[in-house]
Amino acid sequence: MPHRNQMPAPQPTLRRLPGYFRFLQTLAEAGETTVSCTSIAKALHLDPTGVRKDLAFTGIIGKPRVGYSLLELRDAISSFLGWDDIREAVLVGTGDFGRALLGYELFRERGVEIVAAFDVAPDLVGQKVRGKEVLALDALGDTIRTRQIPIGIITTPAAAAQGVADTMVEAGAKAIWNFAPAVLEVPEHIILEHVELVASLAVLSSKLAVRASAE
Amino acid sequence: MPHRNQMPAPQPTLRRLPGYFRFLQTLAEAGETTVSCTSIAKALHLDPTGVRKDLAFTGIIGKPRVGYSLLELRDAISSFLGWDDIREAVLVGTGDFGRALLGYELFRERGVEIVAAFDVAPDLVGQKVRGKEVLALDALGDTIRTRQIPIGIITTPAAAAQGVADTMVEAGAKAIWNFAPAVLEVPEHIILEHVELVASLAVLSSKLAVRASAE
DNA sequence: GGAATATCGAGAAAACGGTATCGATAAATC
DNA sequence: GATTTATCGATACCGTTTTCTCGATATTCC
Ligand SMILES: NC(=O)c1ccc[n+]([C@@H]2O[C@H](COP(=O)([O-])OP(=O)(O)OC[C@H]3O[C@@H](n4cnc5c(N)ncnc54)[C@H](O)[C@@H]3O)[C@@H](O)[C@H]2O)c1
Ligand SMILES: NC(=O)c1ccc[n+]([C@@H]2O[C@H](COP(=O)([O-])OP(=O)(O)OC[C@H]3O[C@@H](n4cnc5c(N)ncnc54)[C@H](O)[C@@H]3O)[C@@H](O)[C@H]2O)c1
Repeated sequence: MPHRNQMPAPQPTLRRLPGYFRFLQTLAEAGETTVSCTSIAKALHLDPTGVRKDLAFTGIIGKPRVGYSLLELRDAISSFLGWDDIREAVLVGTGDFGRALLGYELFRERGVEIVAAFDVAPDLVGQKVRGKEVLALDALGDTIRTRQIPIGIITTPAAAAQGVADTMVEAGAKAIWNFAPAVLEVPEHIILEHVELVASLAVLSSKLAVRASAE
Repeated sequence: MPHRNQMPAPQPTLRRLPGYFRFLQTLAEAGETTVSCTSIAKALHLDPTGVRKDLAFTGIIGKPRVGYSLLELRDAISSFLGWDDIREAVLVGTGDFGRALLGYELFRERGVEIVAAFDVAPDLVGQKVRGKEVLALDALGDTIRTRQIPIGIITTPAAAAQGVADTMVEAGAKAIWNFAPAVLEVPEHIILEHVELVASLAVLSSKLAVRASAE
């Protein structure tokens, strides 16, 4: 194996890795110690050689006839994805959706901990939601700055998203995870990940529409 | 333009179309009547010729030097994605996440209406959540069957997801929108769309990890 | 009315990701 | 110890998606 890292994994690979991790986790809990590409591929409905390519990015090498060391592989994925050390995040927009994210424990296990929530609604500010304190929007910049928080999560209405993003960037956040249906303008060096649920729904509906018209 | 339709649009195109739609909507509200690929591309940070190719799938043709008719294009996207007639959906798992989806009005505007929610928790059953009645899980199959509901949304814990999916399929649902972190086994002909938030987070964290190690 | 220009549409080329093939090797079997 | 077999790793292939290039055309401006 030559000098790894440096070459970043393609995005489709990154998106599959959590699935591998979850599967390996269940195998580990079942007491297994090794695992083959073939078995992973079968369980996840993927191509074995594709799985092998993905796993190669983590730097782990397997043994013919045996497969990979289960724990070694799992931990390699975890560290490759940056799940080993926990990064702090703030969430802005403590509505229904933001609340769901606040209460989702899995994020912490995946290296991201939401440490504070923000909102403009006076009746929310000062409350605790899912164990996290809701602060006034005014305090957003200072909180990010003084605690050096790298991740900002946006779950405000779309109209407010750009302003929130600007504050986050200005305060030094390095990555933004945006759930609002808005195109955000951020500087080149900011990592921006936009989750567009409606896009996923569009794939589903259009398949359904094709199917319906075929009948 | 030859016989359109028949050839399904590639998935990346489908995922971009909602973004175009949203942008066109804002232009329409601003009183514009035509729009060019160039302007769309600039606003959404995409390649103009790529945008042109995407739009071609809707069957709309533009005029040189002018662009496309804004409303015509917007409506073509809407109908192409199957947003014109509303399809009914049921949601299973009325927890924090399910509740957020239940209250999200945008889905209805995008052709999907959640008509009922289901849960196993006795204190939830019988309640109204976000204006929708929560029914007992036992009633799931019958509801789908008698009302011919095409879409099932799964927001239960991962462990319960497969069982819920089985019930949905058995009752005649045509598409499943799954938010639980589980690999679902469904028959070939079922449309399955899996939203894995952790995969999106993985892209973000790994970029952050790369960035951190580069410093 | 003619020249200039922005924009579309179509087809070619390139890049990317996914799939298949093949040799190598470690374990298992005989 | 030789043979068989499962599995890895590398390479080559293929399809899809993106990017590039070109010609056509409607509008604008002179
Ligand atoms: N609910 C869903 O299922 C869902 C799904 C996908 C995307 N989204 C998107 O997520 C966002 C939130 O959705 P929701 O359903 O939770 O809406 P919501 O109305 O329940 O919550 C929005 C919250 O943001 C707060 N807010 C408004 N302006 C703000 C500002 N400038 N700064 C800080 N906070 C502000 C509001 O007080 C409110 O608490 C929306 O953009 C929505 O489109 C929601
Ligand atoms: N909360 C989030 O931000 C988030 C994000 C991504 C994915 N998810 C996934 O969405 C799912 C729900 O998350 P949540 O945070 O709402 O959890 P939750 O615990 O708040 O809600 C789960 C709900 O499902 C119900 N339930 C349990 N078993 C059921 C069954 N067999 N049939 C019907 N209902 C059943 C429970 O009573 C509960 O109301 C989980 O799989 C979670 O991993 C959640």
